[in-house]
Amino acid sequence: MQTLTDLLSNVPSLSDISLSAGESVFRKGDRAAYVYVVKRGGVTLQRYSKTGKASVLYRAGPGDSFAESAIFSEHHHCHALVETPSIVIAYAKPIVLDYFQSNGQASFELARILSQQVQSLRHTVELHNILSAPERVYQYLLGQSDDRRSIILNKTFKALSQELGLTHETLYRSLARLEKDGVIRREGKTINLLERF
Amino acid sequence: MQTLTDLLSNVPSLSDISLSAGESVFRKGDRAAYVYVVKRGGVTLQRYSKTGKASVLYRAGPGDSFAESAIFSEHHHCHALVETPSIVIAYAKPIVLDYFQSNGQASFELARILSQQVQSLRHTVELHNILSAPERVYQYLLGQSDDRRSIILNKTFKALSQELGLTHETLYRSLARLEKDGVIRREGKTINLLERF
DNA sequence: TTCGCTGTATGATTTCAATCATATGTGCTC
DNA sequence: GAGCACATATGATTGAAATCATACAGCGAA
Repeated sequence: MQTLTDLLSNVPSLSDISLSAGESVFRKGDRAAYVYVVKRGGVTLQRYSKTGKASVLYRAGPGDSFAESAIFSEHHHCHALVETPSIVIAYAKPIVLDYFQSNGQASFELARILSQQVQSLRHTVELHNILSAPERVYQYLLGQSDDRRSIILNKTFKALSQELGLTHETLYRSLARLEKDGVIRREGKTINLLERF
Repeated sequence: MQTLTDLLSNVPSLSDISLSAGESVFRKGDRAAYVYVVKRGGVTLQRYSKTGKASVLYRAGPGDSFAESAIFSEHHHCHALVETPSIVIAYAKPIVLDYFQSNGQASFELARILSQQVQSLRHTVELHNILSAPERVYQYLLGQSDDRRSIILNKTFKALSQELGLTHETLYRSLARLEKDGVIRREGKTINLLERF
């Protein structure tokens, strides 16, 4: 699958920017000046509600791009926070803009990437509409599982709970519940889906 | 703002397909053969959970396109249901594909449209992460309001409740609550936001 | 006109996730 | 290896949204 990194491989960039955990790449409202790709580590896009609760919109890991919307938008609409010590690559907006406007095939691939993000976000909305926490967790696992009905989590349960829009306590309880009911089996960060009913 | 209709104005289409309420334009899993634009009426994209509850992913009104992802995907990932008697335009996938692949500027504009959808979906996720129903409704209204802090709803409250991921009962109660607390004032489908503290 | 459907609205009850508290495990640094 | 930060984990309590019930208004169709 084509990624933004592939697309931008010939575009000059600010390479290998090192960031430590807790730093912000940009803040909501900042002028959108760069498009980013994560080389190592992890960056989350999030917003904060009035009450100070974080809402995770996207979690970018190695190879993932983020803030593609900077291409079309004057300002950032959310915060980009560094989760773990990370290295990112930044592509200056005017150069990227010029590249896509003069390269139709690249624009088409950009549209493909954005279309996948739309799909993924719709899946997120769908998950969030499941009220029952165990059912929401189960549907998430089902969506992530490979053909062997197995998932190897590459993130902490706390991080997962944020993605699912649950408190970490509720996620732990849900996992315990699913295991007790014989729906899943856990071995550390590996989760197997068992037959259901 | 450029819309898909503008982009596809020179592309041959199946025009003015009449649909009545309750019909489906396509079902989840169907082969993705067309991209659509709503001319009149309304079409919702939704999925159903195990328990039969509908999750509304997108609501397309007059002028809105839907199933743009058909361009990049073999099958549809959700159901498209006709809400009210509607007229839609369908553009055959191979023609659309060919058009975008041979027209860089159009691809760039397609990417822009998809980027806006990503923004909009992120806003939806953010809203759904607000636990308090009155607060969620208020934030929605705030996002929809014009510079006069006024909103004219062009949909039923029941439809809105689905978009917000609330039951209609809770939406009615939330609106009543916000009005009682002097945060909003309603006159039919017009809602005014009053000063807040 | 009446019937039936849907949207709007509110009351009573239940359910379940959030919250608060507490404890253990794990990996890191000094 | 002591100390610390954080993830994992579970118990008790609470609050708010879902659910179930009921009522009425509006509107199109028979």
